[in-house]
Amino acid sequence: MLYNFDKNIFIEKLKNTCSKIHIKKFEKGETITTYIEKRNQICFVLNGEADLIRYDLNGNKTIIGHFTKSDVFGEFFYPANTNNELFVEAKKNAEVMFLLYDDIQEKCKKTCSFHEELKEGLSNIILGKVVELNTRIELLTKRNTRDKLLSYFDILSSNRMNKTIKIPFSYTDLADYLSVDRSAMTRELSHLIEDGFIKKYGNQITLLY
Amino acid sequence: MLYNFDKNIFIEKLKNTCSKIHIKKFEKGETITTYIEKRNQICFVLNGEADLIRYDLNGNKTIIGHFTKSDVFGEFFYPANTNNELFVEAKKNAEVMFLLYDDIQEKCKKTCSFHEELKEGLSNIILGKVVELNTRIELLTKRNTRDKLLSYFDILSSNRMNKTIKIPFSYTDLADYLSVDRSAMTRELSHLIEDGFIKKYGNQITLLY
DNA sequence: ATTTTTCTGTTGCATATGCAACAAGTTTGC
DNA sequence: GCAAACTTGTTGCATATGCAACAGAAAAAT
Repeated sequence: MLYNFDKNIFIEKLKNTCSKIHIKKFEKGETITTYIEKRNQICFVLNGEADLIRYDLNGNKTIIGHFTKSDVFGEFFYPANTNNELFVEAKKNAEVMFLLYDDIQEKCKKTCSFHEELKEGLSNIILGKVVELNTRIELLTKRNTRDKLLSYFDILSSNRMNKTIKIPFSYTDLADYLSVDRSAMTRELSHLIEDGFIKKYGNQITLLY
Repeated sequence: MLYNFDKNIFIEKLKNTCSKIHIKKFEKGETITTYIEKRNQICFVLNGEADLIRYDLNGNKTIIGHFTKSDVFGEFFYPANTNNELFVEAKKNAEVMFLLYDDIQEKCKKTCSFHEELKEGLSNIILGKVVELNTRIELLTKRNTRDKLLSYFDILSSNRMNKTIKIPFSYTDLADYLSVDRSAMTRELSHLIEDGFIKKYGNQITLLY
């Protein structure tokens, strides 16, 4: 059941129960995986941080995804025919668990006693992914930076049930997440403060409305 | 298995096999469902078209999703705490199949003989959703309208393996999908033609590069 | 066939945003 | 403890984009 599903517990169980997984450590800056022909691969961040990065033809870098402990990524979740180079890079020293989807769906049956549970857990993980992506889309479809910021703050605020929130990544990364220019975003933050919408102390924001 | 999974066949089977589903017809303009507290609901477009629409606080309308035959939507895929009004509206006369996730995962066991198959099919549907959403995000994260358009054309073009493509919805809707102003998008299309990147006949685009 | 609605292309204008550059502050590694 | 690397805030400038308005084309409804 989705409602009382705990991703952390699942990942821990997967790590301890399934013989098909493998785990690897990465240093900051190392490439964890590229999104080319590993169509089947699912990756779990055990600890550390990683970014899904795109370099387009002009050489512009965009952080398409930002993953921390217990986040899931992998080419498995990605359309086959993207024209850009996509890869995941460790932001800090990171430990990642790798898994092939097919191994859970099929072969693992013989080796893991918790096979059914793992299968269902994986479904829940994927569902969580859908929700996460829809959240991002909701933000990205806002037509201007102000609305993106306010919506983002709103989401954090209602998650934490608190008008004061901590931005979970750097402002540089937040700009990438919202897909706006960093300096333009900083400018808009200043305007939001001037206009009395928010207060800001470092990476802490208080909503004043 | 994901690779040879046929969504249409699955939906047909679900429709014919599962006693828990229900089907309803909608006239153009009717509200199919709202995203408020039907956390469990999954909807399949059997035929017709539907839009997932957001009205924000200023009354601005955005089409967040556009669904045609065999597409899947529903609050099940959506984060609980969005601050906007979200609802799905029939664009043309449409027929929609409704289903509760729990019914497939649990209770249906007793009634449907194809229960396992349905469960797996549902997983594949959800996976397809993830890929679809990631595609959209890839487009939305482009920093300007030109890149959004070109990337969108690229994706269609490599899907169809053809430099000439048909835009599957109206330009008005395309603008919404890419989250840009319609007139600004039309302008940019003109520039792309001037600059020799594309040719355009009605809703048909030919890539010249 | 006629009316009504929707879609499309265009343009003028204001401004939001990307881009580049720089300085100060902070973090990280040696 | 120092240097290097990264983050943040700011500003000037050019321009891409949103917005509003309008007219003709196309589609839908009567």
